[in-house]
Amino acid sequence: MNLSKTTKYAFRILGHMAKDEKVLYSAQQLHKDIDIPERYLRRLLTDLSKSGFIKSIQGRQGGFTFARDTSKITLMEIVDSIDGKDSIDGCILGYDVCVFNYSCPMHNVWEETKQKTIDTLTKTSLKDINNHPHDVF
Amino acid sequence: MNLSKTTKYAFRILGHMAKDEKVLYSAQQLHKDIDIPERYLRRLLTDLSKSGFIKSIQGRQGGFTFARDTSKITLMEIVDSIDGKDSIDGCILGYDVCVFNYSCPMHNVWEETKQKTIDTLTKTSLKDINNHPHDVF
DNA sequence: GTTAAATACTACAAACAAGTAGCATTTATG
DNA sequence: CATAAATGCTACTTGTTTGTAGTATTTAAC
Ligand code: SF4
Ligand code: SF4
Repeated sequence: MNLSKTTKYAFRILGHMAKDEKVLYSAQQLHKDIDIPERYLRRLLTDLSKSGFIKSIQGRQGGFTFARDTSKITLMEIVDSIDGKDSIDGCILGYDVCVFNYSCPMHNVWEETKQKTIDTLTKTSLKDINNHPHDVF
Repeated sequence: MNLSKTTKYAFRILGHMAKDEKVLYSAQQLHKDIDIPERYLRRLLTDLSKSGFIKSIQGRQGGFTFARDTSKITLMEIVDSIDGKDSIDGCILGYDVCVFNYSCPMHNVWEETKQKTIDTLTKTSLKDINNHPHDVF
């Protein structure tokens, strides 16, 4: 159960970009809009590009824009691409491989909550977020 | 949204100890029962002792036993003592201080899931876990 | 073609979390 | 009292994540 700082950065970046889905954003512009260290932001943008969420256009007047429709990009995919699925779905006791056949007391207590989390992350797309009646990000 | 490896270790340790609430456990014994590096385990036990979950008895034949009834120790308290409340309750976008008055699109999407997590951790005590009809840990 | 403004690549540095080691202290046992 | 078996304290080491720097590459504009 772990969302790294980097994943949270990705949420900010993609969430912001999703406000205007078709715009081409430069790293510099994004840095002005969002509070993330510039060089790190740039590296993340390249990573997100490699992960297939956005695509980059090189050269002067270049930048980043979505590679797919924002309604098709779920929060779970973003988490998975950076932290990996196990960061959410892994053993709550921290075991790499379960030795209790996925049914120890702790597992049973936690299972429902974990599923709720996975469901929310899986069902929520970037478009869902920005359909919300707010005008921030 | 973050449970550190150390918190997961604490779940293992206290969950195991809660099986027999009144027993005095030595670090050596716990190390045999649970797969945690011995020296690190010992340090954790001291920390958990300082946090008031267990109490230590020094000297030969010493060890650790619960300082309070296991029904009074919630998972949330354990998480809080190691990672801090914000590891769970903090901003999903990673901001240290919210600039959106706790109501941006992402916040609203995430809120219910976060509350579910907090509720589960807060309502579940060590006793609850071990009342479960399983015999592992 | 040269310049300027953008991304790409790769290595390094700093901060943090996890794990290890040595030695001090406490106390039951004989 | 001496020994043994336990916890307590503090510093060090290792590994991972986060952040920075330098340089190369791409492409629009002039
Ligand atoms: S059953 Fe227990 S040990 Fe196995 S994956 Fe679930 S929580 Fe972890
Ligand atoms: S409103 Fe948005 S920025 Fe503020 S704490 Fe909630 S998620 Fe974070």
